[in-house]
Amino acid sequence: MRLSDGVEWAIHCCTVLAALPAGQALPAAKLAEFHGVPPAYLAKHLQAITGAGITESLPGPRGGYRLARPPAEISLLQVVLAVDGDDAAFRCSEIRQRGPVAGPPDTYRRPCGIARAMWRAEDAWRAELASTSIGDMVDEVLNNVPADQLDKATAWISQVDITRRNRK
Amino acid sequence: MRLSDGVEWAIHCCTVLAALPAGQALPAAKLAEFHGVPPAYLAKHLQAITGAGITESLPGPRGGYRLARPPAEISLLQVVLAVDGDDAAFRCSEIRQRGPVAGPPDTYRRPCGIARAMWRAEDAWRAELASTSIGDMVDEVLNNVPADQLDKATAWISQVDITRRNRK
DNA sequence: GTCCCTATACTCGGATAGCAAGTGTCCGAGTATAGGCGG
DNA sequence: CCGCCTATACTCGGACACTTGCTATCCGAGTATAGGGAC
Repeated sequence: MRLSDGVEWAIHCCTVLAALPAGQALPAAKLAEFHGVPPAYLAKHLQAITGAGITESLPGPRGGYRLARPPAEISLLQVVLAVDGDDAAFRCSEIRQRGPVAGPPDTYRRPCGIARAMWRAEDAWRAELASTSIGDMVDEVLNNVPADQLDKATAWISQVDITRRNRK
Repeated sequence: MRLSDGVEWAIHCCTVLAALPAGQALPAAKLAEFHGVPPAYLAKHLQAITGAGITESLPGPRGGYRLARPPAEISLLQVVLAVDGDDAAFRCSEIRQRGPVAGPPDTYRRPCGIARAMWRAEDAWRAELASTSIGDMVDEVLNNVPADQLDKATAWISQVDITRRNRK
């Protein structure tokens, strides 16, 4: 079982976007450079979270991505599902119906106990991710990252020409 | 994120093995036929859980696989990790250290909050799987599967020559 | 009749191809901007 | 001097190759068995 690398990138990007002044956008290329990841591939994932309504995109010069909602209202689960897909990790292929001792289809109305147990575990995973927001991630950064590091990052982002990047 | 199909097969096989008389073994080919899955591929996964000490194998005629421990002492988590590998689904690639604003390596002694949040969710997933055992799966089958279905399955397994299949 | 030996058949185990999904990249469509031109 | 228009450059968006890991398979090593033969 493996989670796409894009999940990590997307969450980091959302955290950075959440730390920007309200309404300000940042291009995908800058986000990629900031994190040291391939720009074209990161763009793919930014499109995914934009399609899910987590971020919104502004085309044209001075455009970019910005959060579509307050950071506290974006859960990690929403980002993960947007990037990685909302399919369950465990997929019941109903092998109980495939053997020589299989009964009539009507016998298998309810999912088998194994699938229910696996899905229950996934529900616990989702619940934990749903209870954590991008806002929590921002708070964690502000509390644990040294001040000089924060200043350094802020300065780098400011070097991007933002004169009018926070348009309607 | 996707879990290997072998996980489902392995748990079903363990459940069947748990329902056998104590000490009795069943060949991989019969387990595959019972579940309607490719024999050679199922064998691969049975090797995995055998290597993890969940099942044990008996070579030669009248051999096969059987549980190495009581069903109640085998958690679903152990089976899942044996088949799918014990790597975490979320892998932190430390992109916070890769940008132009990265600080000295000593700054990043502790894992970042994003990785911690993701791993916390995985811990919840593992805890749920660890609290469910193969014995629970057997109980669920005995309680929810119609009696005639159980008889049918038992009869099919008995058709396998078991005269001396439960050896030392 | 009992014991031993040998040939057999059955089992697991690891090494080997095939394929799908994730990974990585590129170029085209669309838009706000900035400068120049006319009034 | 002010307003409009056009060309520009920058942005996102979807379509196109490549690689890793899961899927699927096969053949060889090892063993308990079953039968036959000798004592």
